[in-house]
Amino acid sequence: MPVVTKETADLVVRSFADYHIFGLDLETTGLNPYTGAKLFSLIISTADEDYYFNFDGTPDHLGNLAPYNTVLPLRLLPYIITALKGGTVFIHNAKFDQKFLLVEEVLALNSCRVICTYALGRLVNNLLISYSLDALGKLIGYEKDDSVEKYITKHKLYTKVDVGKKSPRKDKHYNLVPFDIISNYGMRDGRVCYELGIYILTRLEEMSEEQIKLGLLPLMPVVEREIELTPVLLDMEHTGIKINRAYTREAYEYQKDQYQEIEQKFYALTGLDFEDGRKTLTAAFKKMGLEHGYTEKGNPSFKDELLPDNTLGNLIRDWRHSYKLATTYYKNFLDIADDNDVIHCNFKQGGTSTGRFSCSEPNLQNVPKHGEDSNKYPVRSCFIPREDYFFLMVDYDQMEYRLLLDLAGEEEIINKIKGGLDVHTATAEEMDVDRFAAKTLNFMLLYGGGAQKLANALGTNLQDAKAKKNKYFRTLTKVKSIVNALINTVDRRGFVTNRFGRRLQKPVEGSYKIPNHFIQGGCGDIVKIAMVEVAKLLRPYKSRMLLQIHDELLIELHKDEKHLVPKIVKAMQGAYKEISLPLTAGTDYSNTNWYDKEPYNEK
DNA sequence: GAACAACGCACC
DNA sequence: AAACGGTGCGTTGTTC
Repeated sequence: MPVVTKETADLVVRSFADYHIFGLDLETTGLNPYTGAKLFSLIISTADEDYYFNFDGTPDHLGNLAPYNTVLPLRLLPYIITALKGGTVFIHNAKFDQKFLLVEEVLALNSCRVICTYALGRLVNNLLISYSLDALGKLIGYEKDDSVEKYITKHKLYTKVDVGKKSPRKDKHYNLVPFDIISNYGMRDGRVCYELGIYILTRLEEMSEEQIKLGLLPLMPVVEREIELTPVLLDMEHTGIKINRAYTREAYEYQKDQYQEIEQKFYALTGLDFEDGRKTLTAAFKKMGLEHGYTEKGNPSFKDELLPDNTLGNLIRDWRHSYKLATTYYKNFLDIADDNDVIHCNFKQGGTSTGRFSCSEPNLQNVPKHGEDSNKYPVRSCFIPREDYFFLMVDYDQMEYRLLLDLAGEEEIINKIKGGLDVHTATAEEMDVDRFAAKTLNFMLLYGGGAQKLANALGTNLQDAKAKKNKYFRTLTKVKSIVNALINTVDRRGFVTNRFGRRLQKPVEGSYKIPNHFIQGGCGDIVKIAMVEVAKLLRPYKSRMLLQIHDELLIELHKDEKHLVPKIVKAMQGAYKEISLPLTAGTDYSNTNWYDKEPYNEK
């Protein structure tokens, strides 16, 4: 396992011309390249060897330096990466490594076929517990190597950073780990990446063949699309979304004042220091002589719907509201934004079992909308378009229901929708109930809910709920049969494939979940197709996608490129052409922020 | 002191 | 027989 030296570097790099497949890994000083973390080594694995390129000439925590002749100048980086040109490069969580290269202005991976083993691992089996390199490596016989993590913990090679939360953030310093340990660890990860990539691709091709033999759609187009999506997501994240720092800070201070004031009131009322936990709240209710609810397990429960509508209950409610906004949103945004006030989130390409993305650091897919709950500082107002740009938000109309109706072939309802009715109203008309009941029933169906939950949601008794459910399936007979067919298939075969060839495994102890997975995943695939198309469309322009929120795209559109709007909408609406009812999308825009939006057509 | 479960709440 | 789906992240509280 060779560490590359000044003497061998040139020879090693030139030998890459003999290979077409590589594993790649980086070691970095921290996790966020936009707030100062740097790469300090590069590992390239070929079929025959693992090479460790070290760029770190600084001492480890013991004061020791890497051997002098192993310290390469960082300017070699483009030269090394360029040598991979045209090759296939397996990287676990590829966007992470690519961002570190991008901030060093190394673009050479663009001319490679980068394959993210995290994204593709999810396609091999969508229901694994973990898709970490350790977990996936185990599938091909590599035991977990936690030597570096252990070393960091043992020698406390981390800094605790106070970010205003109750628990400080721990920044680990991988560059302080002794050279022998980090280099061997790195080269092993490069090897695992390489072998894992080969394994995953082989397995996916087998699975695809298997699906074809069963008369199902092939898997490989899904695989190919995920590969195409990696650079699309990378662009989105690297561009990032700008925040209004002054506004966000003001909002944070305001909400902090709010919840601190509530803490004072709580103390005055109960004589207790406020904590949002069972102990304190139970004591507070006891002191006030008030009743509270219980969880299913019989523990005291203080969740919103069980909190009484009295002074104490409302104090807790208001505290939580302010505290949530202050910490999860405003404070987190301030902390995570870079020096240009830009937030670079992480769209996790293998983040869900159904095929959606998830989003983290921060999660920009759960930013409050503030419908009924008024807020002096709407959270979405934190996000602003850059100079000469405006926000364009395009979201699909009732996407999941439409896909379900299409899948089932419920012609009567489909015709009503084609005639201009909204999905829930059409359902309501068809089965002769009010719109609210129809909408609730549609929801229940999509989530596999039972009669009891339906009764709760409708505010009726169990019997009535059962009757409504029966009526629903008596009317929407085709929906009923497709739901049953999916459950039967997954029970018999252990998996189903959706309309795009994506494979969904049988949920453990819960085949009833499969219709939901099927529809949710189908929508995920449609949006992914749309994103690839929109990315292609925007490539020659300044306008760019910033966020995906499941059925919605947030695009930063340049003011000179308004002619692109209809093309974007068309690309989205046409992402699933075989659908038997229109897949429409609504368009809003904003010149100011993500909250204050207006319909685009009325402009 | 760290790791884990449970809870609670923001989104689609 | 019934089962409300998919996330991320902050907290408290328990356990080792």
